[in-house]
Amino acid sequence: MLDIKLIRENSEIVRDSLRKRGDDEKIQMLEELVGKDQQWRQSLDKANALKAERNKIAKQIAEVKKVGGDASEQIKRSAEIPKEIARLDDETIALKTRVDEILMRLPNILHESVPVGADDSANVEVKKWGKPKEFNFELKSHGELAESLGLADFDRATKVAGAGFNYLKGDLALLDLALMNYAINCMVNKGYTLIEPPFMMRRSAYEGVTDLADFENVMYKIEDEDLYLIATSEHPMAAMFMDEIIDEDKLPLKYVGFSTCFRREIGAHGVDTKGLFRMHQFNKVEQFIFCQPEDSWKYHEELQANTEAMFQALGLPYHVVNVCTGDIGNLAAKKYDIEVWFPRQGKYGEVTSCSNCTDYQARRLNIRTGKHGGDKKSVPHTLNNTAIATSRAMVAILENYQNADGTVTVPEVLRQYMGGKEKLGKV
RNA sequence: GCGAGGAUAGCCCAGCCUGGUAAGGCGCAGGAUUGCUAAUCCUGUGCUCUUUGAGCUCGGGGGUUCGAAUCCCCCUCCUCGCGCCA
Repeated sequence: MLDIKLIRENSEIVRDSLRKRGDDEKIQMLEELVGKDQQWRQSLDKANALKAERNKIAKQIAEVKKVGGDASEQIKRSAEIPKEIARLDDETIALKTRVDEILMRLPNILHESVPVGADDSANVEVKKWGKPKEFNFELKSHGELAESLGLADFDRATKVAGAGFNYLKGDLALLDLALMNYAINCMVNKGYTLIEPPFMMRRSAYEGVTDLADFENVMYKIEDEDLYLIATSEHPMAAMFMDEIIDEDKLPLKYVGFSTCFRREIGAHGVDTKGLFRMHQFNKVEQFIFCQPEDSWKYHEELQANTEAMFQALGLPYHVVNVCTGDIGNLAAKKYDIEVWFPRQGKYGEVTSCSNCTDYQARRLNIRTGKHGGDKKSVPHTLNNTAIATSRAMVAILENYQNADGTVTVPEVLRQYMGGKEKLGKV
């Protein structure tokens, strides 16, 4: 959520940012917001003047009655006011409701370095690491590899739960846990606090952490309960301090969360994405930071560096893209994606996403920072980045580490988490 | 699922029976006095607006009333106990 004061005083900043996104609908909403906000303040003023009069008379009545006098004259005058107040209040509330509604839907202001473009084809490569390995045999897709080694059973998962789920078996299930443990250890060693969060959240908390459109497209709702399955542990970590004031001496708060993630929307399945690439359910280790506003760009780079170090250690070639205006979403002011090399497809594909949400998410959640009991408060910045999402990391490992004989080598850094195993074994 | 008790400002807590417009403490900020990293005293303290002023704020919503933290109705959440349970 944007600061209403910023919109009142510098609406052109917001307008420019929306123009870069090419979002005409939101620009119209902004214009409506500016008008309604002004009307709201006028309406509020009128209502307040009337309430002031009512309060004054009520006070007189109290004083007259205290000394046993006759207040019937004042009571008669006062009795006429409430109806008019009610009418003005209705008007004021209606205006305010619309103002808030629009405020919740306007996206964050983009950082100046975000490239302008309509979709992901306009994302700009800012870094490249590692050389794709040359293979002298015909590559298998990760799905073929997993099934031929007996390490996944997509068909039975479909029978039991439908498309988008799977049974991981044997060494692949072990690899999933190894990736989780590896990512967690890396982050804990860097001083991040490990969090196992709730996997479900109330709607009121969820509205703070994400775009409302996600509820229809992405979220699973628990029937007859006010609960949604989380789409990422970013969400419960962000909501942790909802409606609180974080002691400024405690910032930055650096967290690493792990959870299973649940998403309804998984998109189309092609030959190469059959299997683990898009799932209704997957495991992910996620980094999250609350910090002082002036530090957030520094930590944005830190979060990105943390994740790159892990992919380097895993020996997976990747490049980093600066995500463009048309692909960045509502919350982030700037976003880097790591796209790892998928040899079978011969292209890079998204595996992580590093966002600086500036004060946008924290304001939605009503999180402030300052001294407890103090009167100077500001809105902290929030940032998040994937550490490792195991499903896509496993796709990358299966494809990049496959051998001519159909086996798959285990990346060295993961072996200590798999009992020293060097190859994924057949089940 | 049943029963009981709760929700008041950054935190703790009083007021509710008996309606008259949120007391006190902690913390925080400023000041006085003092001068061992201490103590004492004074003033201030949340939100909004078009800020010399006014309005709002006692979990949320509605009702009664000239006037509601207080009375009435509905709802939400929390805690404890019982039941169930990995």
